[in-house]
Amino acid sequence: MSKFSRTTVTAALIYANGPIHIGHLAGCYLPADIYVRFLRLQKKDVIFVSGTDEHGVPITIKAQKEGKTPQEVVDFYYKEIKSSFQDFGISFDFYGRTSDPVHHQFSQDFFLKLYEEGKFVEETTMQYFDESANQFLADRYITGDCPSCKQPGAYGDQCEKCGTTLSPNELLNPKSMLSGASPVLKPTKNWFLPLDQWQGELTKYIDSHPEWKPNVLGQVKSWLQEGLRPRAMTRDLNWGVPIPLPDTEGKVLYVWFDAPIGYMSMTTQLTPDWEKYWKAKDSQVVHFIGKDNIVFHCLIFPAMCMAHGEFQLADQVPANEFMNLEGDKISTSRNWAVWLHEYLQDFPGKQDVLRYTLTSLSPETKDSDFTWSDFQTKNNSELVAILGNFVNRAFVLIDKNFDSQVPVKSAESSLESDLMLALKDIPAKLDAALATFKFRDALVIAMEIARLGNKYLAETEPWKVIKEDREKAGSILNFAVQLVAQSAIALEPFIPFTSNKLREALGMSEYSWTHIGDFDLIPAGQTLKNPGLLFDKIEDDVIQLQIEKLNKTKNQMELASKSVPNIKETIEFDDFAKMDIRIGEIVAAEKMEKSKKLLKLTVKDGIKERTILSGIAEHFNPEEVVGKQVSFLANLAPRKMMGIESEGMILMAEDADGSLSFVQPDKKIWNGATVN
RNA sequence: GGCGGGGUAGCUCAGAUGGUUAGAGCGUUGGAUUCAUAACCCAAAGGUCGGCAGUUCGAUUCUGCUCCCCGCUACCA
Repeated sequence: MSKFSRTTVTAALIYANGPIHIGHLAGCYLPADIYVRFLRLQKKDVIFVSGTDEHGVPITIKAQKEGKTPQEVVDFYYKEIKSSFQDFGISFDFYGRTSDPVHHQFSQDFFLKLYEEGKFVEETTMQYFDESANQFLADRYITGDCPSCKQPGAYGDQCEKCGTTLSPNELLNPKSMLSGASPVLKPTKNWFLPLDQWQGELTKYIDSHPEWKPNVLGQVKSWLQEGLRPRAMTRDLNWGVPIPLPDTEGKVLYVWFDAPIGYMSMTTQLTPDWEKYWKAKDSQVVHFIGKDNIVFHCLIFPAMCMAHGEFQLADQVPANEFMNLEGDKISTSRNWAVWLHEYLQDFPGKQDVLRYTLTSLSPETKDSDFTWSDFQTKNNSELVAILGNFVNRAFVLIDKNFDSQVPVKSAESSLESDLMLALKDIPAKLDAALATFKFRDALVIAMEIARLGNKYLAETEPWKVIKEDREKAGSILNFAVQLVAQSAIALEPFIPFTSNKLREALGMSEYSWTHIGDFDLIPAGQTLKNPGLLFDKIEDDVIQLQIEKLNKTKNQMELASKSVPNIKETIEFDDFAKMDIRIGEIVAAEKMEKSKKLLKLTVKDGIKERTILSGIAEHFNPEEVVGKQVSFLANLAPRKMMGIESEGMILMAEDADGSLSFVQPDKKIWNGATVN
């Protein structure tokens, strides 16, 4: 048996800056909920906590854009997210938030303990500071021209136009997003957790869990192999958990420091007994997360807990991969998603259909794809045809022939013993699948009961038997009712709303996981209340509507991306005259070793041959560019990339579809010609 | 380029510490049936398990190389 006597289940804290979609649900909340319901049905001691992560820079930026305070923003989304989860039956024992004072206090205490025990390294680094706003600027608070594509509007960590990852001091013309002023570099002190010092213990910890999923171990080992580096646990920002030290005005805990601590602080709000769930050696901690959170939950948070010394490390971290939507990555900013609140408007009362579909398409081992057509098929050929149909057959037959009373069971024939034999393995198989987080498999196994039910009815034909032997027909239907009841239990973790309906219809008050396989669950004579059809067929036009809805957003996004960018700030002639653009001929080209994007070009400029590195390897082969006359910027300061110096920049025009085109003279002219 | 994940039936995916006919669901085809939401039940067809080599008595499963997809990462002057 398990060496644990209780289980603490967490689901990733979701960032409170937008509504939630099917990807969130499929990623960790649904699997976590299934697991927790499974444990509860076994009467195990389990708690399930999660909440919203409400700190960090993106929320402050969103607040600023909408003219609200960060608190107003997170208050709104906390409510919306919490109610979406509730609507879909995600059965948290406590759903908290990191802006809660309890959480602030708790994470400050955590930080202080590490601080007092000397677990941090203090380091002073240079950061951009906005003098007029009197505060340091986080990466996302700095905007400027992208050093790569030259377009304005790049952020300190990334240019969203060309996708380049940046660091703030690379930006040209950096501007503070707070005041528009040019920021200055100033020293600032932050506290680092020296992950490198924990590398040995972390490695031991990871090695002690060979049973973790390959995607989790793979990513973690990759980090360990590269060697861990100290990571700042504090930030210069006003929105967050203030550092509990003197003279730290304007500094807060790093969101990734305080967020996972939220699991604990939320537990303190759930039960005064919270320490048991986090500190007792016989408590099992299970984190359900998406693959983007693996490193934090498997390395950084464990390192924090090791440094702290009192808390149990995670025993299981079942991380899912990502779910795509109709072949494309789900994206909040591109509005490419099925939002839970919109789904409920379009499919009222059909929470279970989505839960069922998402579970059976769950990205357990690799990225998966949600399509509306799959959704329709799952509903029509499985929920309606297998489960709904079986339940309906049983109820209708009893309503018609036995006045809605469960008939008496009589002697068993070989058909019944076959049936019971077929069911015998199901509980163990179901347990094994659920305990190892194979929810897709588990769902198939749970559905097997209804499949057996349909088969049993087809074989026994009670609608024929009733004409000659009423008692025998009654017995058959008694068996059928027991199967319905067992289905209700086995499917509870997956489709709790339906399970609930069934239990009410059957008048089941007491039930537990061990009743799967029990054929005396519903006593003879019990009056049934036909629940009506459990599921409706979903017709093509309904699905078509959803697909059209998605196509519409897709078209809109394409239109938006095709729109011609705004004209940049006006410049003087002198500014233009500074640029020395010339025509040259590419006489040689080769792919750069170890680079996906760079081509090394040799360009004849009329004076000499110069080397220019250009990021066009994904668009052109070396052979096809040789011999072309192109325009290039001749007086750009040389820059070393991948060990080779680039002397200039090739001018490229970008088409609406992202493809590139050289800017060429329309007749052959002499190399070195200037462009004015 | 580095690191990681994946490439198995028309589709979505399981699986094998190497061993007789490689599995499931959906889809397709044929049959049976009418209690049931044209649902259910039975049966069949369908796979050189990404490619090439190697280890082995034997590989789809192990090793090496290679191609393709996804993610992280460096690189687009």
